[in-house]
Amino acid sequence: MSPRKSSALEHHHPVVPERVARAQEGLLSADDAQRLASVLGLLADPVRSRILYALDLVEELCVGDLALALGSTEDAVSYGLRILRTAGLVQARKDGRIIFYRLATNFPEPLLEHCLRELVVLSRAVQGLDGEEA
Amino acid sequence: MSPRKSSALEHHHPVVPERVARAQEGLLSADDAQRLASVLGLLADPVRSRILYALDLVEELCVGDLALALGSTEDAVSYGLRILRTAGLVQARKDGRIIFYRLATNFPEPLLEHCLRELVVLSRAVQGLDGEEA
DNA sequence: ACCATTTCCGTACGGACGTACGGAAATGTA
DNA sequence: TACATTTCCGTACGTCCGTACGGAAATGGT
Repeated sequence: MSPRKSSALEHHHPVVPERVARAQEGLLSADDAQRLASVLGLLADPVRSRILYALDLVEELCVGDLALALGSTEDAVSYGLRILRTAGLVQARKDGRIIFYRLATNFPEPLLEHCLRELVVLSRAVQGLDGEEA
Repeated sequence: MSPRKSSALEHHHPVVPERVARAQEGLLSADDAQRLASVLGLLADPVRSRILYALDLVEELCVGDLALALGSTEDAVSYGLRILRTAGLVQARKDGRIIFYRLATNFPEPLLEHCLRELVVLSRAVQGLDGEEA
């Protein structure tokens, strides 16, 4: 027997090498993908997205008022703000014992425009997609 | 302890009532925020975003080739595909023992265009934002 | 028929995430 | 000075997520 490896039945490695090569060329690098995941992960939380959305509507809000508007606890809002602040998406202004938060001056507009406003509508449609899959 | 404080110094509830009201009006509903978080959560994973990116480059790929192109294990890719398939973002075509995956025919273009292509560049800038916070 | 290949599924494990609780720091008021 | 308020921080806990491992199902070749 000569177990030739040249036939179509051997290891599976590249079934369609041309496509694999093409995918590899224009592919998202592991680094970019990780960075993108970090950014999207920031927005993939109801509390945080609502905070950003609220701060886009009004200039600035303190933790207590934000919690009141969102109907969340102050702890949850405080934690969400810490994450967003650490990421540099919001900035704080201290006035007495109250700390007002607002979107960072260099807050990326596309992040709000595309990921928050547009995708809210989109997310409703996406939910219906799996229904026709089955 | 002593909830008996009817003076203006009791709870501060709305520090700036006008802003709270305005935020509440245009706010993201808890339902929309949860739905948005689900969609963004789908993309907030290096394996999944790279899968979608790859499937956007080439028509279709099987699990093995996808794992080869991404440099990941087949298990990780298979799991990622399951999540995306369950969400209805990709669809499968079975050819013999090989299953080819591709983007769903009604895959939302904005999702790729804005969230994947544009935000990859954006995510690099966002990382630099916290640098000036300190 | 037998075996190899491809993929999926169930399970278990490690880790990250979000929340609640208690206390501390900073600040304004009587 | 003493007290109340606002917010942050450290901690502990429960939960969800992604991965690795083993086995099973479907399929094709010899």
